[in-house]
Amino acid sequence: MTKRKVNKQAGKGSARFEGRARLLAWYARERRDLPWRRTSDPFAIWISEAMLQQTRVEAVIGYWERFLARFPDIRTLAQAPEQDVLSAWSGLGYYRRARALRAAAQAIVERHGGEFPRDAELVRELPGIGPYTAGAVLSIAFDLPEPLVDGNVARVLARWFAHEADAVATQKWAWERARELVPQRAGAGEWNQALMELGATVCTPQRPRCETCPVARSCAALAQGAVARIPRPKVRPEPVDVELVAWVVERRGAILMEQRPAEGRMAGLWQLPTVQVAPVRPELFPARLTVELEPGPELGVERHAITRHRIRMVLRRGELGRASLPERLRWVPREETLRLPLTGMARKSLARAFGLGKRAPGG
DNA sequence: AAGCCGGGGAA
DNA sequence: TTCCCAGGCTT
Repeated sequence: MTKRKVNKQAGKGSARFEGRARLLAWYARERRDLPWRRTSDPFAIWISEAMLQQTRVEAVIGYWERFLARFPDIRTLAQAPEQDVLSAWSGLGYYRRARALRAAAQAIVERHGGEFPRDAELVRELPGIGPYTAGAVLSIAFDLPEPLVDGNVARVLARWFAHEADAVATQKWAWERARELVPQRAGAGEWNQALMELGATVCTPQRPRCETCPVARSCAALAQGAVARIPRPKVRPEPVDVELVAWVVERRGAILMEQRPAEGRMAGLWQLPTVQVAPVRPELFPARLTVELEPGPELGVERHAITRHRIRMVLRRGELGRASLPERLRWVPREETLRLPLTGMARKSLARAFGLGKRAPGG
């Protein structure tokens, strides 16, 4: 009777508890063998989390391995020239992450003696580390009882509890839920990763695999037939069509390269000298170069996408007169171009025009 | 609260 | 093609 009562009490939240145990068991069984799951080094885990911001696992793996080979610890990263760090990041996108990573490494050396702090408040004060990344490193590397919410967790929890709301409200709601659910004694890291893993491999945005889901029997959205409409899709900004010309200018085995300004998008990265020809008001690139080029034949057309911009880029050969070069333009020997921090567009263009480095840098 | 930042893999 | 990703920062 007492026993029965206790069970009944537990039964109130039993769907939650039962689901939790099943999820953890499923994760222990099915989790992917990702390289950053083979280490407990907070630095290595931090790097993985920074790279995984808005970036898929498959895109990150190679970058993570090369980055750690090049910058094995916090002090090495803190002392590295910014261009070296950007170069290791070249092609991953969101380059502010790379600059913030280096700045945060320097802050950790200065404020925390080079040791990654174990205090949530101190971690949150580091550049590039927001609520998600702080929770991830603290829970995964140190098993501290910190919650986290990313796109996966928000979706999984919203479906699990059938919380119908727009993306912003869902995210906020999910943080409260995650805070309640995260194990307080031990296993926070496993729990957080289990939630994310479920979202990444089973409880996917489209066509979730509910028939193989370990928490299907306690999923409120599934019971209500509401899985497909939770969470509500985000309204996306209108795409903008942009036309560019990228100049291919050669001289004695060297290629004319342009460095982007230190501020703004893709700051400090290198590209083929590029101008925007449409729309008339330049949104991505300046409308003219700082030197005059004699136009030559067209070499090809490429498509790119940068945030909401859909780009059509014409590669055109050009000739440079005897003009003196401004600071931003530099002759770079062919083989050395790949060591620069190139934009993804530049990487593809060099591959097309010269057959250089079809794959990611340093690989 | 809303806008912005890169690139790519999967459907 | 479209979608959206182990988000964070700025305004």
